Amino acid sequence: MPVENQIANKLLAHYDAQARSLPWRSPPGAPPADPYRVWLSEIMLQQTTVAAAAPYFERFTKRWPTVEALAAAEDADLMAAWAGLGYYARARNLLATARAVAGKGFPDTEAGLRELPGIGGYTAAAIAAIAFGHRAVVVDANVERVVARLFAIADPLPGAKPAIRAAADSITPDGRAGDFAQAMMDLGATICTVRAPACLACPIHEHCAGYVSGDPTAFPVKAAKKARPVRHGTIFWLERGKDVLLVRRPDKGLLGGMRALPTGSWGDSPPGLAGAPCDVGWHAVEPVVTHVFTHFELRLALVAGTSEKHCKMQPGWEWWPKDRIGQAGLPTVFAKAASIFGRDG
DNA sequence: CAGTCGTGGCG
DNA sequence: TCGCCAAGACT
Repeated sequence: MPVENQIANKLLAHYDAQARSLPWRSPPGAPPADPYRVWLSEIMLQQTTVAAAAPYFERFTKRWPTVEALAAAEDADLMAAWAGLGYYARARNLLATARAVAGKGFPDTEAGLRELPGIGGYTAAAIAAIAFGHRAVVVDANVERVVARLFAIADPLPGAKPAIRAAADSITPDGRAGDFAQAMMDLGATICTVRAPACLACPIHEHCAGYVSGDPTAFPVKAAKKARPVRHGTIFWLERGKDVLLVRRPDKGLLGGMRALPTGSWGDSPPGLAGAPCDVGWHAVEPVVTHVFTHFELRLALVAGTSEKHCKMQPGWEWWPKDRIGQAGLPTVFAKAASIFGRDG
């Protein structure tokens, strides 16, 4: 038997015995899971850990059991339900795709899936394999790591992606497409981990060039990362009786489309009261909030004030009950700030 | 292609 | 403590 088939068979046998039980997953060898649930889980899992996505998946599928139900959701409700999970463009694309396929089902080919908003190369392959049983080369960060080690691919990412994909293709079997994809990802998540791989527990370590090399963590090689700049801003907490002013952020850009506390623009130095929603007497609230995004660190001064009659409301602004701020669906950075304002009084 | 886009957990 | 990273997509 060719070594590629041996590798696939060992991975599948290991998966049969060790597969993680996950809310969106059908057991090894069982019929595929509902495409809606597979799709929803794959979107939630983009750059997101299983532990973080799982409670959101449970809430979403309970509230919206079908893609038709999701398609009928209000935009604001969907965005609020996504709050805290991050990468909010996923939520907007989720709704767009739900409305595109409602009533006619998901396409069952990679090419068809790839045309839907929020579904790229990885997700299209994953859905085709897991929900429809089609052979597809499913390459996520787990598979990249497993394959780079298995074949000791020394070229750095992202340039090595084509070679890694070709290597993944070479060990992808024709049958059990969904199980194989998930077996590879389980292996990467539980055994072939980033820092301390458990090679002796790995069903294919005897085929692994990275293991033979003595230092499997040397793979995959990655390009050096850029330094993360610091930006500064101000968050305004404007009260009016029992309410606080919330705004809706523009659809595009950071935290796009999300309900938020008002801020001015962010820059290289603290902007003070520039960009305040209203000209009232502001007072500082400690401490400064620091929040780390993917490509910059944000330091936000907090100021509070009380609305006066000449404060003019603008489109997208709303007064929200302070004691229900937890239900506003604020992204984490604003939830963090709101909790400080709340305990400050 | 390289930058943009969240968040939380882990060693 | 803090840098690294996760079932990537889009421009």
